[in-house]
Amino acid sequence: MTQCDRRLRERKAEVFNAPAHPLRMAVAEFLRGGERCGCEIVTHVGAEQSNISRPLALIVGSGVLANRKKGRKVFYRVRYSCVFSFLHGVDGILQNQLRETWEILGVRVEERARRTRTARAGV
Amino acid sequence: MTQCDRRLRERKAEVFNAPAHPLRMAVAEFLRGGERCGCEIVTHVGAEQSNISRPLALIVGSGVLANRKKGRKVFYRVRYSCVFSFLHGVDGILQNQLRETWEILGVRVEERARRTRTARAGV
DNA sequence: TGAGTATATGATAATCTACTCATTTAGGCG
DNA sequence: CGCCTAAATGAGTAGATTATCATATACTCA
Repeated sequence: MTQCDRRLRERKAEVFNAPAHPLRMAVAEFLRGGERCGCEIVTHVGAEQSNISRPLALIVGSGVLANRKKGRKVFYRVRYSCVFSFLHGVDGILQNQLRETWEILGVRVEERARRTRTARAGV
Repeated sequence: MTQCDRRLRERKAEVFNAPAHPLRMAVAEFLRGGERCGCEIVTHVGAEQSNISRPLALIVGSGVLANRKKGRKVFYRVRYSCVFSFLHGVDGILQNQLRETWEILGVRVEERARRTRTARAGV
């Protein structure tokens, strides 16, 4: 175990840590749609501005996010696209687990989806 | 944003969080080799027993690890294989970054690798 | 230049987890 | 049963990050 190996492991842990909080996960999901500025992120995830700015500064430091200043705005984007593949994989696993839970409970998935839609529509 | 969406996001953040610490990352890397018991993990990563047991209990709770008791021992394994693919991707990115840094510094990578090997051999 | 917006940062409290040390629980074996 | 090893857990401390509120900085545009 060299010093270099240790440092590499810390860096890897930082990459995993970047979206390892519901708020930061929401940001990661939002940035799947491409580059976004801070104020768009704040509006979209519905958090306080300083609760976006501070965490994002740390993540930029870890290299997972890049930022680019343009005028008053700072645009953020995900530099490691493999984050999205992992996110996609995890999404699949968790949604399958949810589906199984529903099936055990005897809820038909298609039926649930329909009821969710009607509920959203305020019917 | 339904309650269900929120819960799903928390679960996803938990998955990312599982290896998001140098110690837990070391465990994840070790478990790439397959199922291992607690005492093997403790010996391999060189941590105190309670600093393995407690975090691992949390990660089992998040579903990323499964454990199986056999006699006195508890065997752990990674349930989400996509963790390893992501880990592999991140490894590649970070090692490329290191390589580029070395090249900027004028260090030939093959040469460095050779010197590292001889240093490890105690020459 | 002055108003308004976007972002960063300071101060503080709250929360979470790692870390340490000690103890408990549980299984294997003589 | 008594000893040993594996694992979990309790208590206390320390460190890191979030949450909140307030303020400072920086840029745009009228």
